[in-house]
Amino acid sequence: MTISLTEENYLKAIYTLSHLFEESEVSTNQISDHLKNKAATVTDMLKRLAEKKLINYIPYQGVKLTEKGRRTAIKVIRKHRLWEVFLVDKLKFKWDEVHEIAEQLEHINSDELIQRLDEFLGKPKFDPHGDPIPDANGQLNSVKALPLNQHKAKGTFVFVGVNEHSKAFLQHLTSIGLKIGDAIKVEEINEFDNSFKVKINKNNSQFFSNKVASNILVEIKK
Amino acid sequence: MTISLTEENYLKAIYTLSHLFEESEVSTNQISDHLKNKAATVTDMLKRLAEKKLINYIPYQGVKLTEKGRRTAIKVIRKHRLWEVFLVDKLKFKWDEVHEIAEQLEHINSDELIQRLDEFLGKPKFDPHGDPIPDANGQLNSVKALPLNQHKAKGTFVFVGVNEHSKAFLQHLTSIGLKIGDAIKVEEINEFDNSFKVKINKNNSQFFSNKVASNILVEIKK
DNA sequence: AGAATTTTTTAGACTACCCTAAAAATATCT
DNA sequence: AGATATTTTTAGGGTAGTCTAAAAAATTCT
Repeated sequence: MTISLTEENYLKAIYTLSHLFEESEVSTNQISDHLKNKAATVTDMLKRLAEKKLINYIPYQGVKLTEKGRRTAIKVIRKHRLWEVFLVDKLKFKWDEVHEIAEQLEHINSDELIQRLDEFLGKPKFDPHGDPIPDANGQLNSVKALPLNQHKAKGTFVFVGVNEHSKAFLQHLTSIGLKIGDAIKVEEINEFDNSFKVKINKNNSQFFSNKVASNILVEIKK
Repeated sequence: MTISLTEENYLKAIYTLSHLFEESEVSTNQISDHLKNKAATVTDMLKRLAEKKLINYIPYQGVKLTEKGRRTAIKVIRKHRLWEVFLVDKLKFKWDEVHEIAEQLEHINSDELIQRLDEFLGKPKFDPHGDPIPDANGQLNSVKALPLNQHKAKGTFVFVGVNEHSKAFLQHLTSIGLKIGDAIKVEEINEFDNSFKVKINKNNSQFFSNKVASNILVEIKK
């Protein structure tokens, strides 16, 4: 049984949405918004995916990936993230330029290729945005870090990833001089708007809005 | 105007066939055989390609690429051959393992990607089978070498490429120990069956059938 | 040249994936 | 609980790309 490019995109969307909202059931409208297809189109596809045992679908009740569907989705995500590493590390693309190309490359079908690419890249654990790369067995061994605004305390952190992948946001981070691996020292948290006064790598202090802080993933600096 | 993956494959087929037979007009049946589609399907597609000004099509008279069609075909071929270099040089695939994967990768759409890949690979002029790689302007600066059987004289040659890309043929060459760059010394040409008695890199003598000799591209060793 | 064969096109049909409009089911509000 | 609003599905239709069968055009054979 072959899984088409379009089907792969639906499975990936369902996987992403179910993790985004920490709910196992994903609704037709959520998928429709995410993929920018009409709800009727999504219903059509859900029936086909259910037919192929890639999802469990109960009309009007939303969908859930089966184990087979989950494995397929994870594999696509693994490929996407490995290709992103290739584009940034080897071809020297900027981290805000790689998404669209990786969206195409993620559908290339060859297990041998992915295995060799993984080795060529040095079996990376994270992609250029700090997202963990599933291993060949579909296991996510590394856990995603917490956003800065959930650490409700001063202290020094390391910037390890982002929650938001839009070009606009990534370019904003670049323009304020923030790169993966930088130290972020939280000097103050403003009560009224939850903005953060921070220092990046001992430079001058600046402010992060709560929106920015919620999309920056950090670990506590050791 | 976007050109679909399927359309790209038709354009590539037309380009390849017109060069294969040194004829500018390619017939419906030739395309149908090459792509393993039915002739009726091909006719359908030819109408669509003509509509898009990618080919000149006169019913019952065969087709010819327009300049636009030629540029598109060459670009796909450039991508295919660059990806083959990547697979062999960087990911250490064998030359008989890369065709199917490159058939997928050739449709990835990003000029920036191809330019950077070209640089990353050191702007190669030939792919792993000795086929010349068109430059970014669609020019083929290197000319394809001649097959061994067209040099009707003894002497020493360098093996620079193949005419036939099937796994079976490539594996045959590997099994007899022939690699790109090897020296081939022609000791005898048998009149009755046009087979060749040769030495590869000063090893023991062996025979090439005319079929093998016609698919091995060589240059005269200086 | 006329008949037979081959090649190509037309006609009609199918699947995958998308759409709009309307109907049905579910959720929300008073 | 009943009305209203929202979500989801059904019904019907469109395009790209494939097919088979039959018709038309071109080529080959005698």
